[in-house]
Amino acid sequence: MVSERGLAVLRAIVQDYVATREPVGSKTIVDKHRFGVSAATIRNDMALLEDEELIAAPHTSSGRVPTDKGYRVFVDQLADIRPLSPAQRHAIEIFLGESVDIDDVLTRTVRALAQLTHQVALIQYPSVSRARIQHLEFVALAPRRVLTVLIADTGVVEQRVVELSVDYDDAALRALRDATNAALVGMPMADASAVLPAIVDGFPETLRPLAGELVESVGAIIGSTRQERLIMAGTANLVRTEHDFTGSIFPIMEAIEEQVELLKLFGEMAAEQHGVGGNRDVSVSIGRENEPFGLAETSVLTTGYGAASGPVARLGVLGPTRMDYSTNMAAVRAVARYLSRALGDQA
Amino acid sequence: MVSERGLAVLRAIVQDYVATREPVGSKTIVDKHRFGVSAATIRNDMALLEDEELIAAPHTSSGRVPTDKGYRVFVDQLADIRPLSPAQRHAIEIFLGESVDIDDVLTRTVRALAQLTHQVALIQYPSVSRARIQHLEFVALAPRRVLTVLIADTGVVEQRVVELSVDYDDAALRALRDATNAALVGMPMADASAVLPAIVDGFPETLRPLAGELVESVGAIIGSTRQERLIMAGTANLVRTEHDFTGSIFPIMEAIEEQVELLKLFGEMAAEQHGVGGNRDVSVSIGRENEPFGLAETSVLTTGYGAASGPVARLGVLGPTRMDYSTNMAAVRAVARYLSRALGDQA
DNA sequence: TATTGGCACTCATAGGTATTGAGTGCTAGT
DNA sequence: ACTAGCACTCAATACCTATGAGTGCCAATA
Repeated sequence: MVSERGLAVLRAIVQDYVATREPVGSKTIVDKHRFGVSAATIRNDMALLEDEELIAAPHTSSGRVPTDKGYRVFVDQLADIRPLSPAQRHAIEIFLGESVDIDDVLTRTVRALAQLTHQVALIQYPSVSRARIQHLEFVALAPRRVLTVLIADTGVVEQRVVELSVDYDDAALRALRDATNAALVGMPMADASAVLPAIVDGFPETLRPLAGELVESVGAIIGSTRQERLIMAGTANLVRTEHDFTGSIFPIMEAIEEQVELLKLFGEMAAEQHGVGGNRDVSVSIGRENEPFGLAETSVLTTGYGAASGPVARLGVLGPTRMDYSTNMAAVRAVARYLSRALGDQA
Repeated sequence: MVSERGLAVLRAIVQDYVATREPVGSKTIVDKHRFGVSAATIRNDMALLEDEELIAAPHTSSGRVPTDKGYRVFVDQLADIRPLSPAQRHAIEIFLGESVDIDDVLTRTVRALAQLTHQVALIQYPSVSRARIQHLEFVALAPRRVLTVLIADTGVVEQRVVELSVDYDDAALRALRDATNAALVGMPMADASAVLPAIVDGFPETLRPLAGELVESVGAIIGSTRQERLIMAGTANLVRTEHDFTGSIFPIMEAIEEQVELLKLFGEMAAEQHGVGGNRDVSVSIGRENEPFGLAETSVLTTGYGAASGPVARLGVLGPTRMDYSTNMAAVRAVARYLSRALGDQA
């Protein structure tokens, strides 16, 4: 079993290795951290840690490096999440203060997170399906062509041009708009789909075809995959940390750009909420745990964000397994709070 | 002066170097390309090319590599733009065929271009200010809160939430909508700003405050910088070609992500239209020419796209100076045509 | 005059060997 | 339970020596 001091040694190894990228030796530890014991004692502890597969030696005779399992223990038990400095908080506020549009808010937020962590920052687009409908509009564009606009209470606006097979007039359009709004406003998107057919049935025979096509476009918007998208910033940072990967980072960058695997991972992290160890509102997925997503050797930290009514989606950062978890977890958490507040103001 | 054959040698050097990333020697040239002369003769030609600074030798005794100037001559005089293969054209059509939304069109297009060229693909967002107004809508959201929606004939939809200092009713909103539409529809955005005050003046005293605020929001949308944005794909490809850069690609990736310098470059390339050498509708900016933008050692190929009424914006690719100009120019040109057509269909 | 064969010269690259030193595991002693 | 001491390992470094692709130049040739 690993002793109390053993864990302290693990913490020291993780911190030093993250800071220097050099395998950490027993001498380094006694020099930098004030353990009251000799290097030989530390070596004994390290031998135990190695038995537990929490650390490993790159070659027979070099210092130790944390394993994925070691990082896991560090994150779950040893990392202290120190809050951001006042300067950093101030920087975020200025950064986000000027934004007006929701896309603007998201773009600025993701950039702030990237700059704060020096990693790739990711924000899942606010899920339309989990939000509520605030307003619905049909805009006449041309004969047989209408623009359907759907506004969610998160401030997200979705639109789609509909080509109709039947004619319409403004009165009909207005009537349809009023009826659908009456039926849908305030309703969670997820529940809305079920109500749609009833709306069509409520119209006189003559309007049925038009109503059918327009309402269908609403359903299409709700069911659309737009919400399954990530906004990202700081991909350049992955290049900066290239040496932390054994192979090329090309496949990783490809996977990130492709988004689809990353979104699956986001989904899983949202689902498991990752135990309840302490104040762990930030989920962490480490190294090989991400292999199924083509993201081996990376770690992903995420947390939920949204209005008071509950989380709408997730945001986080991605970087090499060898990263500063303490700082990054703090940044992710703080930025999520700022974004949630900004969205609350908005909606 | 460089002889006819000398230019042919330059072409051979560029092609070989691009293909192999190895400095090209005289022997290689006589082996691969059927010049009817000996290696010694080629060496004489190469000495001349070196005097003209079209090629250079990395070290005293290795093959030659094209200089930026050499690439410039190659692009302006020697590159043959071979059309895409039928398979490639087919791939594009399938790729773009399914898209419905304009954002969807752009996203798919930029991905197609990245995949075709194996470079970073860039599309400048269709400039709102150069397009015409197709429709304008004020959507009532809540007391003192209205959503202004502006639809351009390029299919671009811009929206903004307006907080009002005065109350309104639906009738007033409708009247305003009709009046502004009557005044603005069909007008180029750039000209619209001038007309806005007159619209407000056309309203009775009581509606002036409301009209003023709403019309102002229209002006804000038109003047917004949203159009100054790039959609991009294939940044992973830069990593793949990392060895083509002397230093780290980190600053380059940063510059690309930042977008602002890149947009300046796009602007310049649009302005100069780059001479009239032959069928040069694709502009090329090579290596050190891009240094002021923080993009030394890269080349950028762009061309305009848009409806029949003229170019709306530009698209192109960015990659290391050592790239396959012939193929990439062909791809850029072809994709621009497909996109222009898709936008025409859309609008 | 343009081209070619021949040749000495250069210099990056690859391979081989010796040296160094950080760090370990182990054992015996406190 | 801890520590000092010591033999051992092995990556990293330096240094040396081919090797060979490729050049520039010159004299010979068409």
